[in-house]
Amino acid sequence: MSPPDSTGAQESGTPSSEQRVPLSRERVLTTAVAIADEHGIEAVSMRRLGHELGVEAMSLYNHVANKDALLTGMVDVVVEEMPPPSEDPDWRVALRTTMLEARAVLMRHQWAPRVLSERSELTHPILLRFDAAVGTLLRAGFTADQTHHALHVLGSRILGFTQELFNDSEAMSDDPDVAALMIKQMSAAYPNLGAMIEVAEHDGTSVLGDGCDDQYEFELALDLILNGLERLRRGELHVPH
Amino acid sequence: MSPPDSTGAQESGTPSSEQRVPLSRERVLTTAVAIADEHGIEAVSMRRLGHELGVEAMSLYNHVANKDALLTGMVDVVVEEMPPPSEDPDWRVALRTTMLEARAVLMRHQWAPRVLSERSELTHPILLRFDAAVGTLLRAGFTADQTHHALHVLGSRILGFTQELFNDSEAMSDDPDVAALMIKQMSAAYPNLGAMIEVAEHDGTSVLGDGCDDQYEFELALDLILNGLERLRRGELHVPH
DNA sequence: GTTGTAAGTGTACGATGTAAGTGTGTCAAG
DNA sequence: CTTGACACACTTACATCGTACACTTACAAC
Repeated sequence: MSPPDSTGAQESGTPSSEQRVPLSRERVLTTAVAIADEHGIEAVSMRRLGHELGVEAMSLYNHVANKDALLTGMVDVVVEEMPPPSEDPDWRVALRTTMLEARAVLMRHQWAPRVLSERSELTHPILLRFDAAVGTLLRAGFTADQTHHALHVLGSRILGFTQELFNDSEAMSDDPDVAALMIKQMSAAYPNLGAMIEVAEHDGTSVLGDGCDDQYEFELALDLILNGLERLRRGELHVPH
Repeated sequence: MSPPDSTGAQESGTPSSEQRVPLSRERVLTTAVAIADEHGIEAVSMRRLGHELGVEAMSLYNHVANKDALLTGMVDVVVEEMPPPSEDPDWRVALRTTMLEARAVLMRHQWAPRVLSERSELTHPILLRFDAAVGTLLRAGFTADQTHHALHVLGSRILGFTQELFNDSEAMSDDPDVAALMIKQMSAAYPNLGAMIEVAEHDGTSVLGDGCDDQYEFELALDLILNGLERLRRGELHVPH
């Protein structure tokens, strides 16, 4: 009936030929990523994505098998945004910089870690990065077995993230009085946590909310693990039991 | 119209008084856990849960605010199933056994880690376990700051899990010929991963699928981290940069 | 009795993913 | 130019989900 009016993203000059920008898998994926970046992953529905592209929801299925494929495709877009793995001769430096660079990319797509860890499909771009990490370890003298263990210890850090157990920490109020009260209540119910937080608050290095420097924590944990792996490689790792 | 027939879980002898087992928050949560254990978390819908309890879906809302509250309640049920944290004088032993015991419980509720890491509400039973871990660390001589770092490094291990990045690994075929072919293809595309897997397969310590001993990996990673924390406590942790 | 409250029911709505069928535009072969 | 085919967008329709809202029922207190 009505001609396909204002498709939003384009404004071709010729209204009759109405040269619409054709859909494509890439265009679908990148605008899906854009929606997720701006409005969160739960805002990515087939209908909304279609609307954003000036198209009906069902048209998307010509370029993406289903919603699951859409999500894994979105993750791939993000992973391929990461710089190629470092080839620094020092294996620790190589892994460290690779993971920090990956992390920097994930900071721009905060939904990605969640989606990634929910489905964990071993797509090509992901396997490429694992392969690079394994190569770094093997070249550094890790045995195949040790390398395998290293993958487990590093876990999701290989792709640049650790999903924090309490992420959206608007827990601590901005109002210092309210904050003080919260700490007091916390200390009553959980004395040890309370003690830890009190000291941290006193030092200005808040434990809760934005006061917690996630970047520093990521790096510290990474270094601790890399050091541990070095000791594993040297056969120095002795365990309690 | 029809009398509330066979409510499944009960068989009261008196059909007229029909003394139905009353719903309760606890009954709702535990049967929700049972459904998730048996049929996966995605099988837990309000309608199905109601059906399982011999009740309409909407009745559940008298005992649970909404589905989100249901899920966090389910997690709490699981967490409270865990034995109380160890009080071993050796802080490493204490944390180790606590986390391994927590892990043992999670093995019975494989959906729990996913749900837990998706919402990460700091409920009372969860905070209790964090408080215990913090107490162990502080008593062991960690500063408040170091304790805070330790929480980040340990991450979800404190509650007994690390979400594996590739969990449902039916990746490797049972057929040895098919497996060999897969390894060959893998090696072509990802030489380093291929090399690692070939050696592991040769040793019988398969890297893929059930051949990978998750329990051992969990313990090794845990020990590596606990050792690293001990060095952090002693001020021995020196980092590359 | 009356009345208040807690708990279960029934219906309905909006949102979701997607199966299935219907155009329709582009382009190569005749 | 016509024609056929094929890729791609549209339309309709359905099942399933969480849950708002209005209602009935059971029972205890007065």
